[in-house]
Amino acid sequence: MPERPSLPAYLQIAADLRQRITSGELQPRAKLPSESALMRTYGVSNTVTKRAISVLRAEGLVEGRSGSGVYVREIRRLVRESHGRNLRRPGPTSPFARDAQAGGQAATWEHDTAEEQAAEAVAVRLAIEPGDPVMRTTYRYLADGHPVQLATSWEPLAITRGTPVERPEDGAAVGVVARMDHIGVRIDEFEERPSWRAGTPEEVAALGLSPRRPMVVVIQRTYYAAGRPVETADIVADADRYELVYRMPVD
Amino acid sequence: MPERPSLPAYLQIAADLRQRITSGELQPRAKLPSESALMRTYGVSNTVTKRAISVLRAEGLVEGRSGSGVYVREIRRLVRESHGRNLRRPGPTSPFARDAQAGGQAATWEHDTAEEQAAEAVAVRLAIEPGDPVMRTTYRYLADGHPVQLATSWEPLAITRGTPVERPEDGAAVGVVARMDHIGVRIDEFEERPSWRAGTPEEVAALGLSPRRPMVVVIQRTYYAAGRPVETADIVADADRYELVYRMPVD
DNA sequence: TAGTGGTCTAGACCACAAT
DNA sequence: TTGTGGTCTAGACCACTAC
Repeated sequence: MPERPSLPAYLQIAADLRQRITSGELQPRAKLPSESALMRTYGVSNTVTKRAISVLRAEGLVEGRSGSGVYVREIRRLVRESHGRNLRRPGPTSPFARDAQAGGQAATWEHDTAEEQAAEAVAVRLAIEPGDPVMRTTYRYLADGHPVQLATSWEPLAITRGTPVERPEDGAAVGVVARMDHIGVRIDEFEERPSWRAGTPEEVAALGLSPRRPMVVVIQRTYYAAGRPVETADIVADADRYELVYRMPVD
Repeated sequence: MPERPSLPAYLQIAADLRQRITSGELQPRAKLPSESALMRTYGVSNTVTKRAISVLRAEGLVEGRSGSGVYVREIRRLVRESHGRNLRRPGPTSPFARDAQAGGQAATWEHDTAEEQAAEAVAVRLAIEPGDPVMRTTYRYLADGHPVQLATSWEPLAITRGTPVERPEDGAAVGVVARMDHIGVRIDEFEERPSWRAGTPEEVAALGLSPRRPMVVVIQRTYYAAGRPVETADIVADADRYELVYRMPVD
């Protein structure tokens, strides 16, 4: 290892390998040099090469197979498309069902609904007061029987109390837009805030994430009717399996 | 450390600490237990506690301050809003200038334009053939003189060749939508694909990222006119500094 | 000066893959 | 059986912080 007081050796080695991967020199499924080869190349101890590899592993660029080697990972495949079309009428109206159908998979889900008082963060998103009554529904979405997405949604009971759509999954209409249409609340806009973080142990278990790299994408979605929030949800999915696509009109 | 053959000790410790952070028990700016405390608590060697901390550091949950301790990190602040409104007329028309203005910062940028032949990936996004001529422009955006965003855009010269807007930054109109309007190409839709990855050394240098955690958000944006792609761009920004917001109409 | 985190060495043991 | 990655020990040195 040449003297590089600026950056520690393990990060330097990680950067070298990262560059060779992103430049295409090391294609997906290609095998990285073995630890002992890296030790010789860079003149460092085994621990340093192991740590360099672990950096790339944490970034999701490579995966190690014990006894075989370290390999460049494949890219993700499922696509989650967000736009405002086709939400009102024909076919599957929930965004999840739409995506699953597009991917040729059978979409099913489990749910659990209960009334509760709005927490601070939820109240801000719904523009209500903390403690105001909301209907919370948690979802577990399955594609071909395999869990791929979790969601928690909150709706102000000030809007739905006493209506046929008070409990999201009991009424005739499916999907937030159609349900709100049913009680005369016309949703005209929605917002999504995607972000990335490490998954909780519960999410790891529920989504079958690798405990080695439990990264999830979290989407905070809010539906609006005439500027007033009528539903907000946290949608959680395996970050390695999902690509996000947003498609919007201009003007 | 109790016997847990299921998960290695360092990941178990990392999961414990992660849970205490996400649950709110350890608030932002709170100090984590010291390494020696963790060694006693879990009955492991120093190396294991160090590795557990390094996992949380890679996830961006904590930051170490040498000689002081490890602290829960603050959350991000800048917001990047995407929607199709206000792109056509008044005020700053580039999304970046709009965001900077919203944040009360002075927006400036540098650019460099050159003709080139479309690479495979760019050709797919622009629905042209590889090798077809495109105009490539690279941007470096500064907020209050500090670099915060990089971008590379490609436009098919089949559309702009010989027009006053052939070179993006030379004409009178600013912004893709206004420029295309100027030559009678009416952009009616755009698409964004956000994803996250480790930054390259060039990006680390250009954006002033921490070499310890060089995560960037990459947005592949494409503008369409009547279904035909007319511009595509890769926008790169510090993942820790940016929140993404998408706002879309329904129907 | 004592404590802290960040990096590194030089080993060890295990499970697993390829042969 | 040999090589590989994954985990872990028991130290060491340095730069830095807090006192």
